[in-house]
Amino acid sequence: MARTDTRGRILEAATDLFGVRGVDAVSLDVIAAEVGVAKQTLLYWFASKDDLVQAVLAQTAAQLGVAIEAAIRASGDDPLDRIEAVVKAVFRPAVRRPALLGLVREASRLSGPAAERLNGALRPLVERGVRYMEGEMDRGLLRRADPRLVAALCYATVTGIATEPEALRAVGWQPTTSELRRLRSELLAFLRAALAPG
Amino acid sequence: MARTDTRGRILEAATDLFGVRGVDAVSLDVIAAEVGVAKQTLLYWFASKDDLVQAVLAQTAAQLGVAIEAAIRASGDDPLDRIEAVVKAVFRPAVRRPALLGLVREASRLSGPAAERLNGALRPLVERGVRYMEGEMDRGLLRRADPRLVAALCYATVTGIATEPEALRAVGWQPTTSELRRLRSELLAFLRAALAPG
DNA sequence: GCACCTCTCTACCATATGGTAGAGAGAAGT
DNA sequence: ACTTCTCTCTACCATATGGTAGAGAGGTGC
Repeated sequence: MARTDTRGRILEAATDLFGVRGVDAVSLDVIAAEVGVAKQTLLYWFASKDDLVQAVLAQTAAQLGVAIEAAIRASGDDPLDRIEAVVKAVFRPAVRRPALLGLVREASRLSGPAAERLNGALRPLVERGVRYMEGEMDRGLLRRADPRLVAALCYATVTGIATEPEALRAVGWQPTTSELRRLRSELLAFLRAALAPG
Repeated sequence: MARTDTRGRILEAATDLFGVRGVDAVSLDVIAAEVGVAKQTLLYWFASKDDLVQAVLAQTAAQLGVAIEAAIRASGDDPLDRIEAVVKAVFRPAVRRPALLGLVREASRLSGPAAERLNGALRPLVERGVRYMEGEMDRGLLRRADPRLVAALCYATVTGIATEPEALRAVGWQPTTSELRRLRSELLAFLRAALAPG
């Protein structure tokens, strides 16, 4: 890219701002000010705001996808372990960078090609997880349940909660990082209890 | 209020639009067009857009609060039954009117007094539920877990999923009403499995 | 030196938005 | 009949936003 990687810095700032405040609520001027360049520099690197949104979503989807794939490959055979590995893989970047999964939630609200790109990137991962869980349920290694519900549950929990401390104020709680970590293990225990066979 | 209840119609339309598209993405003009009045009629009934947002959130919080309280009073003594009753109570309006809980999610992202009002109204309900679950866990009638996690899980699931068919596209699924109903019973079974003692 | 390419800037535009000013219609009270 | 109050309207404004036009700075190849 560039010498000073302006494009990269714009992407980083936009990811944080979009994820935390929402795409609609963040103007190009705000992003430009955050990066420390003129607005037109943004429009040099990205043809339009929509273009920037697409790029941010694409990058986010790719990062999450890589993390999930790696977690799956590194995990053992036990389905509960594997599910745990995936949840952890999504939790880690979410805790370090709250905006990342806030974007996923944003994408589910947005319409048009930008959202399609993110969802299009994540959907195969989900589909794969669903088929995997179905198989393990058939083999009796997981309690029978709707795999999509499990996926949706993980998605909703991690996205809406672990991701975004703001959302937790709705239940009267402003968690610290260590509390988030505890929340993660609680969630995993919860999932294990719900999915353990027999 | 008025003869033709213009104020009420504005509130209804704003609730739907805010909940589905998000507060930022809906302009006063759009709401006015939806109701069939001039924008200034909105500003006659509500001093500002922020005022309208506050009114919508306050009404939504009140409705959900009433539904939850009623469900608690009507339920039996078994903690699992009671939790199920509350989830159903929140699910029912959510399915009939997807925007209602979309607003809750919106509120968690908004800042300022408007969001405070909604969250302020919902927080006591959540706190009460948390204390209740703690008590039942102490008595051994619920598996020990972080009650806030359970609350957050229900919140996230119902809010982010049952509420908004859009969000489900993220996991590649566009549910019908009957599928939502099935999803609800799946969620309840999941909760029971996770919370049943021993 | 000179053309060229990359990158960032200042200046400007069209549009949409939240909000104001004020007038007019119609019912109600006197 | 006259005022008053409620309610809705047309016309307008200030601001912010996404986006365009075009120039200038600084390096690179010839």
